[in-house]
Amino acid sequence: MENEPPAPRPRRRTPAGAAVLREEVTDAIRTAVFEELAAVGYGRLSIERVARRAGVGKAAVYRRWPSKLPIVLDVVSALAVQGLPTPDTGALRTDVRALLELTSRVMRHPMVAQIIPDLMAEAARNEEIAQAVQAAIRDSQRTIAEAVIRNAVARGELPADADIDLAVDLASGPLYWRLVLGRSPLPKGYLDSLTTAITTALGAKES
Amino acid sequence: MENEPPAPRPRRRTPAGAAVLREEVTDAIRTAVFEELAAVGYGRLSIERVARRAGVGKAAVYRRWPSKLPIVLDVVSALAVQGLPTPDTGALRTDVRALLELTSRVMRHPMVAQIIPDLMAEAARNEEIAQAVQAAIRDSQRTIAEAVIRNAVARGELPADADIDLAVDLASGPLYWRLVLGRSPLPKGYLDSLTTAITTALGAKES
DNA sequence: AACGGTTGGAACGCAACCGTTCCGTCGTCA
DNA sequence: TGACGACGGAACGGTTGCGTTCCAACCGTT
Repeated sequence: MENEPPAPRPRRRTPAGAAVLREEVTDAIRTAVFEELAAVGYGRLSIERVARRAGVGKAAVYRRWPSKLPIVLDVVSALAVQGLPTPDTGALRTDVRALLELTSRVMRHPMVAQIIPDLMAEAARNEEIAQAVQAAIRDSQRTIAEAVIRNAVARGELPADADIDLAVDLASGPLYWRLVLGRSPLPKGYLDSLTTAITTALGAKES
Repeated sequence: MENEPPAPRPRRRTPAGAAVLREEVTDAIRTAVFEELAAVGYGRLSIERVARRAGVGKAAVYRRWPSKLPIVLDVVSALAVQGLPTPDTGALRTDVRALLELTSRVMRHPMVAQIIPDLMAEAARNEEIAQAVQAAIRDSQRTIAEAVIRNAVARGELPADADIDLAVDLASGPLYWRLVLGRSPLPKGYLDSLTTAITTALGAKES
């Protein structure tokens, strides 16, 4: 027991036999992170609780991610994958209206309504989270807005230089502000008025 | 030492001599809470750190507030007191434009930019915070918007039934969404376009 | 059948806060 | 001027989370 040379990396064979990270465990952890994020927020999120919720040993978590931040980045990035469908109803107004309806439904989703504000708050103090959130939310939004506007331009409903940036902010900002801050149901004609405001802002830009 | 009846409040005299809570200490704590809130957020805010930052014993804190939540509610409510000035330039468009400029400046303020998202996130899981934030932000906003619109109606620039709710959301939502999520400087004509969108949405409502 | 690495679970020492209690000091009202 | 009570500071026991390290059990490739 004393003459063993510390084994100069004998030969590590291939990765392994059946001893490989089980995807189901990974998914369980990701789900637990998501739920925990909604329940207590990023600030209070702890690996210990995540593991407990996932029904998993802490070691299983640390085997995959070195710390809290990478896990959250992973989960957030995963959200971006399944983007929202792009409405294509044949007319700008109905496209915008459909988009608003979809957006308001997503923002009302209990889990989303908890997580997004939390991530935005954390993004203000963490550049990596900021980029992940931006990629997951804003970029996908912009893609949708671009498509809707491109279609409208092709139909001659909008001038070619419609302001996409403003459109994106008008389509999400007011809804977010109202739903998160007020948390009251939207007034009756709210989405219609907002639709008018957006289409007018886009079309009347050059007039 | 055994026959002492637990002192039926002998007579407590008046409050006290010079042993009264010192306002400067209270202020120091409030300031520390505010800074700590910006630095680490509500979730991670600890009485211990607040006391340390304020240069104060923990006891001084607990002498004033029983726990974390009341302190924060206190500080948040205090923010509502000094409301923003109401622009009154003599025309709707310039009023709105001034309001947007003011709003964007406030939202850019480093401390505010950190705290508001954080409070909104916490409001999603805490009804008391939600009400405090709503009172501090939304109500004061609405007051300003009402004044601006009332003036415009009096000048005949707007119909009497202009949609105040929508106006409030349009004036804050897009700016917030862009500044917090994008954190890039506003594009050149952004405030102008937004001004147009808002005034149009208000005036064109019934047309 | 054997190997190797993952599995859930328990425990480690360490650190941060919790809310409370006890100091000796200090300032001010009565 | 005396007494009351807040002051900063230190310490209390208890809880929680950290990141690591063991363990026996399991399982799929070879």
